[in-house]
Amino acid sequence: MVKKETYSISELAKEFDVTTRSIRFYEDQELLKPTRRGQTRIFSSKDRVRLKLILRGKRMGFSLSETKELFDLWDETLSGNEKQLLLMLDTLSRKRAQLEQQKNDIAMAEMEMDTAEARCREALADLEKRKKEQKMPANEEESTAAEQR
Amino acid sequence: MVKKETYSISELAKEFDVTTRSIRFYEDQELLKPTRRGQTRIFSSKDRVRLKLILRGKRMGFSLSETKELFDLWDETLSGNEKQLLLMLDTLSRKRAQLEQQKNDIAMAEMEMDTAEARCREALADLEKRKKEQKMPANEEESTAAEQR
DNA sequence: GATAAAGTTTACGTAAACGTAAAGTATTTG
DNA sequence: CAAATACTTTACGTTTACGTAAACTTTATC
Repeated sequence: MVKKETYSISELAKEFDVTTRSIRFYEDQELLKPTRRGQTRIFSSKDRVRLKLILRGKRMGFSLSETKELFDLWDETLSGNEKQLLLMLDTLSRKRAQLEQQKNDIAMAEMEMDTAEARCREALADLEKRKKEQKMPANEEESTAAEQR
Repeated sequence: MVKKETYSISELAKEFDVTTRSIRFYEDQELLKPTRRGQTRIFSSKDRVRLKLILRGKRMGFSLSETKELFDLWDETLSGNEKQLLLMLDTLSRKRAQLEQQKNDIAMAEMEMDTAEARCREALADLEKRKKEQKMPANEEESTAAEQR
């Protein structure tokens, strides 16, 4: 028994936690091309893969038309036309540059989140210290210091 | 002379390659809070930093309201309220998880682009070989092999 | 054989993030 | 001082990516 060949719309919806509306919309935009049994959609494992790619693309900030463009380009490379192959290579290298930019952005964001977190923890530690001073005041003078800030 | 304190809307627009419309929209959504000289906006270097963060957020797939939420949270931590500090820390850790997901997504995408590129290059190499065989056919038999695929 | 469950089409609605005039004010420059 | 330049507000338009409801058909279940 192989991996399973076909899927219903609700199976895919459940597996990837999207609405059937979204899946139908992706078909409408020609990102998915299910066959039909009667009027019911039947999704292939290729469709399943593409749905996964669509959702990953979204998480990376790609629009549906960007993703569709990649799908179409890839399909055309399978026809083995030289021009298409070169176009695909060019597109790939542009996408790579985009991913590099994103990796930079993420790295910067992580650094800034590090310093932000550190400051938060410092501020919290300060608050704890004040609490203790409140509970066990060694010196009576300036017990209202916190309010003076 | 320090870094420069204030900026006009068009200065920022030019520097970050966005329209003035976008900048005004960000102010409308309360992500930027320029002061005014008369009715003209005057942006501080803090605004400049925030604009940079907004744009980076966009490249990372963040919505404006997500970014605004972070700005607001950060501002509130400066008031030193314990509850706000804890909320900020929690939010930061959720964002970190999100960035981890994105890094995974990017890594997967890069791998797939690697194999896609390899296949393209193979296909191109094949085409080159056929061209040479066409030009200098060592054996006459089966010269129409390419057409038979 | 009724009814629920899962599927369908059609179509209007909506939030986000601006684009694009239109019409006016303020400032700079020849 | 006239014309160009930069800025403003108001407001309707547009694209993307679906949400939501209505009305209907097909298949499974009791």
